[in-house]
Amino acid sequence: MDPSEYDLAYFHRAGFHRRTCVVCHAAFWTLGAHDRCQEAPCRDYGFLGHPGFARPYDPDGLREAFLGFFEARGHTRIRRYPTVARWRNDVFFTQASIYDFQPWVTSGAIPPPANPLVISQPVVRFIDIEEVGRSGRHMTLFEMMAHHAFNRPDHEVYFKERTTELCHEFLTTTLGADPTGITYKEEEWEGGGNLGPSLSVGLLGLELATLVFMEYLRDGTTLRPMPLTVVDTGYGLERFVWMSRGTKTAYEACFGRPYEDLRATFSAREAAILVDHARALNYLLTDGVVPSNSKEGYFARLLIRRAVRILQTRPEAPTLNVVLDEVARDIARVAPEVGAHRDDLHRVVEAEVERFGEAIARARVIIRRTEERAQASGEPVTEEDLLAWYDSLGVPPEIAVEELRHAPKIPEDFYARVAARHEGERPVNEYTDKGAELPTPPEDTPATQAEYYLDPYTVAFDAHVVWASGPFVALDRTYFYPTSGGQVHDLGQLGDQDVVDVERKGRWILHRLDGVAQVAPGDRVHGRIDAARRTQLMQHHTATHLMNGALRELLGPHVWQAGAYKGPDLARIDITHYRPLSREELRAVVQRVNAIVREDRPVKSYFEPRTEAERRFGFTLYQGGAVPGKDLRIVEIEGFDVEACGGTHCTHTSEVGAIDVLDVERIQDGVVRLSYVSGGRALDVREQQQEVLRESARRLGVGVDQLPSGVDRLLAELEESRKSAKQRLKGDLGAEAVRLLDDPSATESAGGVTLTHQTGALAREELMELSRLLTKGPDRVAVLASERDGRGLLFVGSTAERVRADLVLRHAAPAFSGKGGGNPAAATAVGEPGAPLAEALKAALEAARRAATA
RNA sequence: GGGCACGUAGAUCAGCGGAAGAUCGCUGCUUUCGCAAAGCAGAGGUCGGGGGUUCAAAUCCCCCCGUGUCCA
Repeated sequence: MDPSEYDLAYFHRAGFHRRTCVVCHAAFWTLGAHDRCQEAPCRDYGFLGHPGFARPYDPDGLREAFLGFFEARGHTRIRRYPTVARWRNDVFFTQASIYDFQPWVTSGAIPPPANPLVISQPVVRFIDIEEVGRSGRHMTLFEMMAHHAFNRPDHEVYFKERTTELCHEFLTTTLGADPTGITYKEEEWEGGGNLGPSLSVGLLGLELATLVFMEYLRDGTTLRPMPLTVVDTGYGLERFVWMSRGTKTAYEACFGRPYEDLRATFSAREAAILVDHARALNYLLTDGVVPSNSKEGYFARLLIRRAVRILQTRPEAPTLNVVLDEVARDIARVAPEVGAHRDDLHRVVEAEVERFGEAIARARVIIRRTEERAQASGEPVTEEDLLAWYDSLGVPPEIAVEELRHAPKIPEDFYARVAARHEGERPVNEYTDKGAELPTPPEDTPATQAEYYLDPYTVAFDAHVVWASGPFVALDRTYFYPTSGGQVHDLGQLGDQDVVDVERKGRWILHRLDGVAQVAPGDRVHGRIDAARRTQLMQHHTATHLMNGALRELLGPHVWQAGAYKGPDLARIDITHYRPLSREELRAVVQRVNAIVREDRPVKSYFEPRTEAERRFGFTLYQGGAVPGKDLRIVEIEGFDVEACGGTHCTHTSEVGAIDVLDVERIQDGVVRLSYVSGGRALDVREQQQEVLRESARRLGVGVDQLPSGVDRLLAELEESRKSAKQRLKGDLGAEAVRLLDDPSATESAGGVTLTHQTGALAREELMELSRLLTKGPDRVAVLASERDGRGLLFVGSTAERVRADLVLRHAAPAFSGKGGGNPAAATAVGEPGAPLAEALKAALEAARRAATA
């Protein structure tokens, strides 16, 4: 980055000078006489025991000082955003305050909620989870205080000069930091294709804040100025509090009572991990994360398990829920929503803690067995076993060692080696833009007006063609719904041609016809939509919102829509939930949605500015995931459910008709899928199912209500006849065995061994059974031949030690080009088609006699 | 989203190319006034499902389904 980027008039005016750090060689600006930047590791912490601010603050006080300072200087205070970034599909968590405004605000698509603004945003970062409690300052969740300004070419709010000045004023006047102690280090910042200069603010060894100026777009190797420049600052609340108190660690400075209470029982590191994880969990669970083995749920699981493992080391320790509640009390002062719905949160945590217990119990058994087996074979349990157990059973190495009598040492680089086991795995980004395969109309083509938003009932309309290419047609306006938001597209006709697909592409909606489009730009065409299909799609879509609302209402606010599909034949909703739905819960949900249907509540669809909608309804709006655009389309089922949604909906709940749930399944850990039908489709499905029932009952010769008992009877009969067939075969073979043993031409005695042979047409399994019957006692040998489908089969069974069945077979097999093998007790071979089976039998008998008399 | 482990009798599991097993539980008999216990006998299996390789598959390969777990 060009040094002139940092050459601020403010620095010169205020008397700063530019120096180079003797340690890290970075340039920095200061009022003091430092030869190095005031950040670790270039210098030690100088504030431990000697606070760097005029007075100590607690987190509430410091946050208020910051927000108040910027409010007094023209900034608007903004409430925190959720820690789960549901308005984005590229990340799980809000990892910086600027995430709140990406991508729509920073790209210039929509105006910021205020400009300039100030916020204190809880952000989640899992990179440093191992450092928590170790470094004294790392946390999985911390509050990033920030002031942001968004500058358009025609309206600059403020940029580098004012930002730096405000920061310095806040530090030196409000907090009373020594002006000469602060250094502003020059750093280049880059992220998400944007970059720009940034200043890192150091004081007494601690990096307190970063001031980022997003200014350029990276375009290959060249830089282009951004149309919108952004002031992106980040002030670490916890670090400020720490600086103001000068305690040994940031944890004791920030967590107060809960931390102190835990210190009575736990080490400093353990207490730090507990309060940190408890705070992160309170936010994550409140914001709708359900612990699971994938996606964002995994992080919640990780936090819970790490915390539980520490708590379980002390018998007198409180439960995790108690720790969560104590930490939540402090959070609730600034984020009241974290204090609400504690019961639901407790249930989620309890279920997860229980599962962890089960996983560990299961693992202990396996560990013990492995060790017993290892001892039996004389081989020790190795480090590799520890790694494998952790990876596939989830057993922390400490617990494994506890369980073992002779344990290997836990390798220093244990977790690095776990990571190494996963090297080479490439997460595949499944996200493919379906629109990429579609052609793009030229830039100057007028955009398509989507009329279905305002009027979902119109199914015939006239419009003008604005573009046509091959089978694709774009109109100036259309009532055809394109596949989006989980709702599949409409069908119908455009002019004389059938519409087979409708997709959105940029600003246009493309109708795909069943052949090359017979229209040209400027033509007026008549569109007709398959009304029955559209009605069904609307019913399924509104039914889906009803399901979502009822599930959240009855199961708890931890339920979020994790995916949905609304087709003409079936609708599905996937929800986050920590256990399978019980029959009672399902029944309650079905009753509830059908009750709302009968109440005939109005369903209102309307557009509202994004920020305004988020303020009125909260972020539960984003049930369907990230929704693009400046204005959100809100679908509101009066007094029941509100979601941001672009779909076509009924205007009253009664239009949905009956809702029947067809199937409930757990599609993955923490996600339950419900499949259902409504409207006319529900009637069809019911009719079909009743027909199936009637027909089944008719074939069984019972009434519909007697189907279950009728089926039971049938199954019992089947079982009975299967058994008797088996018995009969056994009986037949038994009789045959007795006959053979009595028949001198079939049974002979050789060297004290009873040798029986037979030639027939039995299947392999039958030969086996017959042999078994013939060799019931000791010193018996059976040589059985069978011809089936033109191929010879030879079976040798033996209970005589001297006569090895496999050796006998090996002698006999060449006689009929047989392939096979076996063990000393039993052996079998199949010959080539047409090869002389009799010869093989003869050879086998000879070999058996020889062996018996040897 | 990716990797790994696991799915065998009612339960817990062994077997890991050659004739489906153990322990507990269950049924019956013996012994006992009865119970517990012991002994004897017995019932109970599409070896998760479907393909493939092989003379032969619970066992090897592929694809599903289910469970657990680690990583992003």
